[in-house]
Amino acid sequence: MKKVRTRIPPSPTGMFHVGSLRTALFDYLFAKKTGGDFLLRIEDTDRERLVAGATENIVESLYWAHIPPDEGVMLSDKNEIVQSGDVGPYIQSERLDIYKIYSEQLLEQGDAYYCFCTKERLDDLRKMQELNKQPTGYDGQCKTLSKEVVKEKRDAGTSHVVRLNMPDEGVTTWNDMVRGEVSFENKLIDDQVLMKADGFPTYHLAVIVDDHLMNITHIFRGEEWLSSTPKHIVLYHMFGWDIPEYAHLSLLVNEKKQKLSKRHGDVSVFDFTKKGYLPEAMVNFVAFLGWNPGTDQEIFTLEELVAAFDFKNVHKSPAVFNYEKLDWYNKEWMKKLPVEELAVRVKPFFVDSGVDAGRLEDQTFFEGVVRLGRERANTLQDIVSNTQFLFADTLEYETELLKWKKSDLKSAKEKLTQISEFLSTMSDGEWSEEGVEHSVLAWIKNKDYGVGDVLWPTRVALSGQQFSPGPFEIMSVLGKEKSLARIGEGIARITT
RNA sequence: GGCGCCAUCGUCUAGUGGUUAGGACACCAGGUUUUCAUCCUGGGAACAGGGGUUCGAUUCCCCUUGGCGCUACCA
Repeated sequence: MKKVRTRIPPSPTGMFHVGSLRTALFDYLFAKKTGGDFLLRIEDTDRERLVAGATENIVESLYWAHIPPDEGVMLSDKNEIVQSGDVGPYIQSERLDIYKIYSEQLLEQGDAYYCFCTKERLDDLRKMQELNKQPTGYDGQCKTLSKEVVKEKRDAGTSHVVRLNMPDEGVTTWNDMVRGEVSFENKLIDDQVLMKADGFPTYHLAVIVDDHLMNITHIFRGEEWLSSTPKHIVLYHMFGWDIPEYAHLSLLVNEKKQKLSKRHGDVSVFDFTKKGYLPEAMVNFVAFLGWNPGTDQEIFTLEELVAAFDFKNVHKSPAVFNYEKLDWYNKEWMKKLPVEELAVRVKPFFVDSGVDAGRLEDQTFFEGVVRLGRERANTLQDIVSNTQFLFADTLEYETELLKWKKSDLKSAKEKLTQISEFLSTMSDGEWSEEGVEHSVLAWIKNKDYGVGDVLWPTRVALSGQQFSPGPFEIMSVLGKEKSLARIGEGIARITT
């Protein structure tokens, strides 16, 4: 049995896509489950669409998700991009001479031919075909060029490409790991360009040469590649190479059921990291798009996913990328993480928010903030925004907010004054959430006050907000001095 | 236009030749709670349509319909 080797081959044309993340995850899970390798290869053959920084973004996204490659393009100890492995280079633009060899082999075998057609002719051809409702595709004009003419044109330096000489009969069939038997008639398949005029290969040539040379055993990719697969299989036959296993994963689509793309909102992994989604949640969510464990368990760690993953539970219909469910996963993961850990994750978001950095160093205070913030948050960013009041020097709110239901401000002032006096008698040692709660509740009972009559104005004075964590939680995080100061401010606001 | 893929609640999905078609998210109602959130309880919500095969199809087959993908010297 050959060692399993999977790969994710992104193109550095933009930020790493969530659809690619899912494919990479499946590659990773399958490789880990079978004791194989997972590689990252950068497919930068499209020189016009290259985006600076995209390769870095791809690599960082994979590491962020905790699914780093075992081989290929990786991050060094110093966080620099490096290539590691015996069958590199793993960046296609560094493999040009390799593709040339194989392109020439095909040419010699008669499995490929030079094409000198201009872009204009090809455009016109396609337009005519569309106009006449004919199937589009290359008409094979250059296929019949004599050796002499070809030599003449090449010697003259005429711009040219190399095209695949697709057999015009027969059927190409393969057994897809998720779709079962799929077949296409060869005569319907275009003579795809293999080498472009700029000397770079197209995806179709590069991908099969590299997958073969890098001993890739399993190819997982999006369903959009399904109709290209026969070309690839034909190429494998022409070279006489073993054909890898294919699994064409269902597409990730938007609410309109269209393929997720940059035009329709946030689709890069980076978009989600900067909003404050946890990698655990992202991976958990994305794993469940097109796969299920066959049980009712919903929350999975990466390790659990590796153990549970099986292609028999991967299904073929497209999956809508549902942001609400992602939020739920994120919330669950924020609850699941220890507070100390969550504090570490969320800290950069607080730093960016511009709060007093000194206060973030007070570990007890900061973890208290995080504990309160995560109760009402879907993302790390939400934790920051709903705990701003804990950092504020002065609270801004409508004085009317201090009024509890049908009660009045006069009552609020009275209760605040009394609770303030009561709280000042408490020692620092008693000042914990449970301690304050226990004492205050007993005091309220003893005074025979309505719980809401006291607690509502107290909470508002402490938070300045209509909705917030409870007063005891806030007091324990704020400490005695600050809490009393805020209650004092609340009292001072009421002048009636 | 051609070729291909897909089809269970709004969404992610489980499931079977005979089930009250299950779970989760979201939604609604009730309860707990000073508020919100959490938590608990309950509720509505699906087998696209038509033919077969069969004693019986949501399940197997065919067709239709619908959705999507590909149809570049992009991946």
